Amino acid sequence: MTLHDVAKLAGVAPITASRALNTPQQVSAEVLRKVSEAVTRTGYVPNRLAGGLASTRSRLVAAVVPTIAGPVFLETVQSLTEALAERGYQLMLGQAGYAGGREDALLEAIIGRRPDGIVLTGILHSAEGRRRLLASGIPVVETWDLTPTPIDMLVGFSHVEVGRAVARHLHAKGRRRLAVVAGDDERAGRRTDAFCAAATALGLRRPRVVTVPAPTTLKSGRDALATLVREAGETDAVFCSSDLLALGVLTEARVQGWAVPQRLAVIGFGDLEFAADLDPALSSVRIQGGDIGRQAARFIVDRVEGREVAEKVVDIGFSIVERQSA
Amino acid sequence: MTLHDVAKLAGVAPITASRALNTPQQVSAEVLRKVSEAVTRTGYVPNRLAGGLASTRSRLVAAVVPTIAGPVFLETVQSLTEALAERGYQLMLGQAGYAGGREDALLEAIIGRRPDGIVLTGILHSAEGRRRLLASGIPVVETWDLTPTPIDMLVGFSHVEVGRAVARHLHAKGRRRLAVVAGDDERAGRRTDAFCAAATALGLRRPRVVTVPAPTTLKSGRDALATLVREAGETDAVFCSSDLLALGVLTEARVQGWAVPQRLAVIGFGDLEFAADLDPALSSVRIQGGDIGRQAARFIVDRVEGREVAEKVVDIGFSIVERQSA
DNA sequence: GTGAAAGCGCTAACAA
DNA sequence: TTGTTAGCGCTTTCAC
Repeated sequence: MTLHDVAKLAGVAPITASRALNTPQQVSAEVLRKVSEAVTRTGYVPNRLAGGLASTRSRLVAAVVPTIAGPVFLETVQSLTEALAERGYQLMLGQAGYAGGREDALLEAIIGRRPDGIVLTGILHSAEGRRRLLASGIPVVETWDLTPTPIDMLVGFSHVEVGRAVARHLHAKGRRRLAVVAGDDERAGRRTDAFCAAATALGLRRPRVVTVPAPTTLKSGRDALATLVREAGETDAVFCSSDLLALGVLTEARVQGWAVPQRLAVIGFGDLEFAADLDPALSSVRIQGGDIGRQAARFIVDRVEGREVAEKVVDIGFSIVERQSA
Repeated sequence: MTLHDVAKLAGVAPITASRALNTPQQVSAEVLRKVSEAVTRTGYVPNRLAGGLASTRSRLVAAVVPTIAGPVFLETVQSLTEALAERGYQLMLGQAGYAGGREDALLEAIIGRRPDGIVLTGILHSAEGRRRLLASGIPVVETWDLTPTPIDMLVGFSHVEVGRAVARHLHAKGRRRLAVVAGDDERAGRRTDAFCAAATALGLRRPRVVTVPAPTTLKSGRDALATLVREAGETDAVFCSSDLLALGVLTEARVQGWAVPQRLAVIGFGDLEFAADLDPALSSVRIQGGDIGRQAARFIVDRVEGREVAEKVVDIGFSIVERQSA
């Protein structure tokens, strides 16, 4: 089944059938009717490979995440999918892995499909990767971070500000002996560093830092708190680099008999759906992941459709959601 | 940058350059060297749209999930991605939504890209969708279920057996007043029905069933248990249709002062990573989601590469992982 | 509003 | 082992 067959059935030229499908307003009502009928009768599905090749518009957008198992980006990916689907674009999802070895191969696989845009989520890209991306000429949106040297467009927030804000928040709540439990990815590292710097600037002792492997798990959180209890009994507040980690900390705190928030304040990161419904309800840093996805979609579609993107960098901000745990 | 340019630079015909890239063993060492050099010098990335159009092999596999926010399929999707990547295929992920309205549009978008295979995960497809899939001639793998009438290939397990097995398990543990908290999707419904049937067959009273909207959340689990406590104080065991739901039940049970497992046994479904590390550790039904993904990849690659698939249906089974909560 | 011709970048089939 | 020719299915351009 090709456009040719459909056109023949409708008694028009292929190009006319093409117009009936893609730009119906350019075609007479009569032709539209005949073509639509031929399409439904034959069950014709346009070959987007051919279309993409001819038009250099694939209507495909690629997104790269470290792993889809990381719940932090789910909201972003989901809203991105939806926002793109509404505008007739399809999302292709690639997993780079936190390690980064696969990153270049993945990038090549992606660029080879000539997507109309690429959304990078939460990964640190190699210099080689940057170069390829730039050379490809494909619109790129980096997300979940604010870098001084974006490849192209950017929608994110400042991890440094998050770290600072959380330290200040805990300080304001009267906490004096802070700790951090963080996954060993680069962004979490920046939050941690800023958190520690802010804490010492406030006159607090330097926070204990427990680093765990990314992706973070509940178990890592439990183990980390157990460590803190053993090594540094005086901790009275923990900032976790993910809500899952925080759930682990909460769990272990209960097991160890450390009352939250009385004995220990806990604050997570990501504000996953379950955070509000835990007992005690988990305080967390909320990132509007959905907004990030929607803005990324807008960026790319605007660019593809020839609209000028005035401001290529958007700071989406964050907020600290205060609940029982801190 | 096209293959033409690379070929010219290497001093060979385009088809020779193509062979150097795709089937290097068909080409002299000398040619291979020259072409490789030209590729690295130019940063050439093959256009897979063109390649796919010419060869009718896109090296793209599409997977459809209800939503990537549902953690149940993550393991499957992840192993699928990896198994495919190893063999040089790329995964395209589509979200159908639990509602199902978008399903046909999604299918069209997918078929239009002429993927080498389609993996269907946890969705119920319309008759229209089935027809299109069949008509497209693309290899299809349905997963996470066993249906008597598969579209093509199938790797899953019996939801009915799961329901039965869990009922028997709880009965064997001495539980007599069972309940179910389940998301309102079709598969969970089948587990629930089988669970109830098995319970009554064992001489137990008909289990209470609390249905919650899919996708399931921790909050739904809490609310459901609160309902059970209010309406049916005599419940002594709950089978939840997801681990998140079970976490909610566990949480609410603690709040309500129902000791787990003494007063209430709780068993989840999916055996997510966190299940083992909760307190109390959550018993759950384990599905080898990773195996499902790997088998699906094998199915598709075998088919694409012309190997005959002898047994088109694989029952991957399940197991009940016994931990503290039940 | 409709169509003819040409070509997007690549590979299958055949030939040398 | 290498090359020539033709064409995958569609859309662009230009003409009517």
